[in-house]
Amino acid sequence: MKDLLHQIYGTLLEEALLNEIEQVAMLKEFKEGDVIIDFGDNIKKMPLLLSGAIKILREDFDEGELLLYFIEKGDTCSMSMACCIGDTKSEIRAVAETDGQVVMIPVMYMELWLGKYKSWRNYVFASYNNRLKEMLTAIDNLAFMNMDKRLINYLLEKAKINNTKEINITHQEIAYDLNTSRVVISRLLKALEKDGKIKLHRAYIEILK
Amino acid sequence: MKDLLHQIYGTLLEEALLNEIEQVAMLKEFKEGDVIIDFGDNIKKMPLLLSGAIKILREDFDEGELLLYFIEKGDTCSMSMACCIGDTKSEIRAVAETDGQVVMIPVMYMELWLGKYKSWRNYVFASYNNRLKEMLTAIDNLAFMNMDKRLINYLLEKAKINNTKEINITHQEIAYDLNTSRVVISRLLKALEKDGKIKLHRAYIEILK
DNA sequence: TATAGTCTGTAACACTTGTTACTGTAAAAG
DNA sequence: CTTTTACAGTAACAAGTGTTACAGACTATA
Repeated sequence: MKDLLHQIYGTLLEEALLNEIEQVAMLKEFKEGDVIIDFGDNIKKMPLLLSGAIKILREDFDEGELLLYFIEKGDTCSMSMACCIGDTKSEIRAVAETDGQVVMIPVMYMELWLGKYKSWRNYVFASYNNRLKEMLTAIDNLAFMNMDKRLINYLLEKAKINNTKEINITHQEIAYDLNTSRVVISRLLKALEKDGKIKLHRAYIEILK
Repeated sequence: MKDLLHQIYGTLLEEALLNEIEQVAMLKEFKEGDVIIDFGDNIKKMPLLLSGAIKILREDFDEGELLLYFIEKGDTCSMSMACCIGDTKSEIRAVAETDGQVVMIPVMYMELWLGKYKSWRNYVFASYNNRLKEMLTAIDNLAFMNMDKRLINYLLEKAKINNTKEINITHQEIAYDLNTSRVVISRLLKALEKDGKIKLHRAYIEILK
């Protein structure tokens, strides 16, 4: 843990803080598909992502679901912080997009360090700001774009996060993330294929160009 | 300014901090319709709202616009903070919903106080969290609701903010805030009137029940 | 009062998205 | 190898929203 922590957070956080983190934090490994935080969970620890990627979903009261954004190494989940500090239940679900590792920091240290370490304050604020920006991007997608454009953005982001042009995913899974139906996704994907932008296979999609 | 500041922030912020605010902050009055922050503005001061209400809008790259949420007394604009800290341009537009007053705090103090005053940290975080929650609400509206439900929510919120059941607004103005067209709004309002939920007049809407 | 401008109502139509149903094919399980 | 299940393609239709056009009513102003 120590090596990875220094490697990823060494430039962001000061030495003394990193040492404290090592002492109080718990390392946790996760596998693709694991539900790391669920809707309604009580959050008592704050996660710092060391490796892998996590996707953050919003759930409708009766059944719908929507992908908000992805988190990568060096990020934290501000939503969790929000819940920690406000002592409220989680408003989101966090699902592992790939295998990876997080360190979990008890919330009491998180608050203590805000007064103690300037680098911690900067990191936490920067993280909040990133999340706010990503929420704005999500809103832009929903408010100003049609499903075809949202789908393209989704595929590109997915490709970026997984660092490949071949995305292993079914039409149904995409439909869940975009809160629409499988038929709609199939229809639009077909149109994208006709445009020569992608190539469709069973349970995976190839991004061309 | 001193009285109002103590009255509204007295329970949130410690005495010493309130005194500092008085010394460095600038009082600014605004009138309904004033553009307080515009898209692309460079933010160098952080606003604390003393009275009145402000609406926060997101703009599409070519022309659309969308109401994100309202801010009331005791709140601050976290988006501005985000921009202050990140030293980036404003991602949103802030328009006065009613007449009111803000105090503007230079960003350097804002950062200084984060290390110095616990109550300031708590306030700033609570504010961030409120904004994140409101962004989630905005996303819920966009992702999971049809225009008729969004319109109802809009009218209710508008009524609450202005503390009246008689909302002075044209259909066109509503259409701008919800990023749709006037005809769509007129159509849905008519349906709501037939349901006995509202009564329509020229340039104002009465919420029944 | 006459005139221009603003606000609303409505119709007709196009486009996007959602829904249901059915088919064929590939993969997995037996 | 056979059966079952999962995945994808497609059609036909419904519903929601966006667009254009026009008319009538109200308001402000000259």
